[in-house]
Amino acid sequence: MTVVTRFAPSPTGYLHIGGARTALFCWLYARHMGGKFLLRIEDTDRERSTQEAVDALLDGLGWLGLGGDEPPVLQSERAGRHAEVAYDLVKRGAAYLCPVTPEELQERRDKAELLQKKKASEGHLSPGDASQLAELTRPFRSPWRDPSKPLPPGAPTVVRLRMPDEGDLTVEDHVQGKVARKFADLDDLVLLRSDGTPTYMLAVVVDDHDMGVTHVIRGDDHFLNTFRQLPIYLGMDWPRPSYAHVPMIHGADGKKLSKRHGATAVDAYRDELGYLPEGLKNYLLRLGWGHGDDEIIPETKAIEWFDLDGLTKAPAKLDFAKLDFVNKHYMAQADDQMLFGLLLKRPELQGVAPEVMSRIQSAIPALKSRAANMVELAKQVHFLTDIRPIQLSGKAAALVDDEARIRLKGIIERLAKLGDWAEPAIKEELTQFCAQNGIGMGKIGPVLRAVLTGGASAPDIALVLALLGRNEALARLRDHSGGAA
RNA sequence: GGUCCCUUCGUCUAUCGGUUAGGACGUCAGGUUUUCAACCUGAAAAGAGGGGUUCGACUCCCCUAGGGACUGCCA
Repeated sequence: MTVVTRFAPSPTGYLHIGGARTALFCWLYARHMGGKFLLRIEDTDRERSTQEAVDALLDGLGWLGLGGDEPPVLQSERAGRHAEVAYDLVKRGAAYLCPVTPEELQERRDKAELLQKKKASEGHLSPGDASQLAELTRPFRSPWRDPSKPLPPGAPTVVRLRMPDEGDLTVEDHVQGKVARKFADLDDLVLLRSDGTPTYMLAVVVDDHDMGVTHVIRGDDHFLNTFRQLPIYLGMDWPRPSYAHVPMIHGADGKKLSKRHGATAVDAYRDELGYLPEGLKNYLLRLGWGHGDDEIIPETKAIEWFDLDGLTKAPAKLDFAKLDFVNKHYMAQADDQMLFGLLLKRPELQGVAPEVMSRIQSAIPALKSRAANMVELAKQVHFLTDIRPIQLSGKAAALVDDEARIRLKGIIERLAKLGDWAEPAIKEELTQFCAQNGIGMGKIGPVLRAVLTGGASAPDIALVLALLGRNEALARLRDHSGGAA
């Protein structure tokens, strides 16, 4: 049997980081099993679904390399099929037509809430109220589930699922384990609204079935929904998929991840925070899934190793320090041209002169391995965009001394010609130079590197100083010199 | 309120009845180094609490506490 997984987000404006992880798991599992990964946009809520929202979703997925193996299915376009199944369910006796209005239901809920508040404030309830509360909070059963009860003529009706009267349902979830629930605890939920459109519960099941989905991997906020959806499979006599409900991602305080914890949208990780897709994916993979002691897991290994049983049951918290660590590996390995392309798009670097940008380009190989993300890289590279001459202090100031500068420039120029800083004569000279100027020999390293990676183009003493500026002395001085540096 | 789920170092995790409870990030202390980065060594750091079951529990059961999800003609 070919494994078919799917990622089915509702278009709310952006791809949520938790959704991205779910999509990653689905994608990996499909790849691992040699199956298919499909996409479905759950846009049955027309109010919230816009084309922009759909595009944002697809854009985020595309960036992560998690495209579907087939064009995405738009749930809204399948409304006819959903209705067809709903009525089929009615015909089979697994569902029924019901004229109870949302207002009546809301009234019921309000009344229950009122009694609950009363109970909370007074500590107890009169026997009458207590039994009414019990009645009100019992799972909803419409009077019209009795087929002999005539429908009021002309009244709009919904199609309601008929929960079996007794018995229970057991789900063998790959993550949650074996969990049972009684039918009696579940509402007779609406499948088809009075306007003929499907609800989420119906649509997912029908679409999953029609798309041939074999493994439903989704957030565990849907876990209880499984028990609402399974009766539909039962009613239609369809084979049930197997399930894996992965825990949600929480913020650092253990609460549900929200805006105040930092970024929730994947495009923020890309644009504002400057992470690489490979880095984010690797990090997300390790969040809620483990493979022994492995931390840096390239995609090929991830596909080879990923399995549903390795998933954790407990929710995980986002840790940006570790994300940085993981992303750094991928930064160091990244293609220079690609990084330069990303750099060109950074808001920090807009309006920089082309000649400066080309200098930046040549410095990338020297800088990329020390940046955890694009924001850091842009920041480091920012020294190259500063207005010269640079004001220095402390050790670095020694380099500004005219004599020293000229001498270093001479060394660098010879070095650029030789192309090898291991040249004993040069090394000797540098050692001397550093000793005389009270700079650590090591501080010359990046200078040389920059010169060499910059090719044979005329070494710019300012570039050198700027790179030296990476060191604390210059960093400090940047603050003191009021940005002139 | 009801139903269901979760709880190992600060964080991500390993352990699947017997381990000095392991690794990684972060932190701290050293080392190496042509600064930084990388790398190496070391240190501090955990089984929520209480009961059981067992020769033996982080592992199994129960209770408590804390957290989460669901409880819509939202998805």
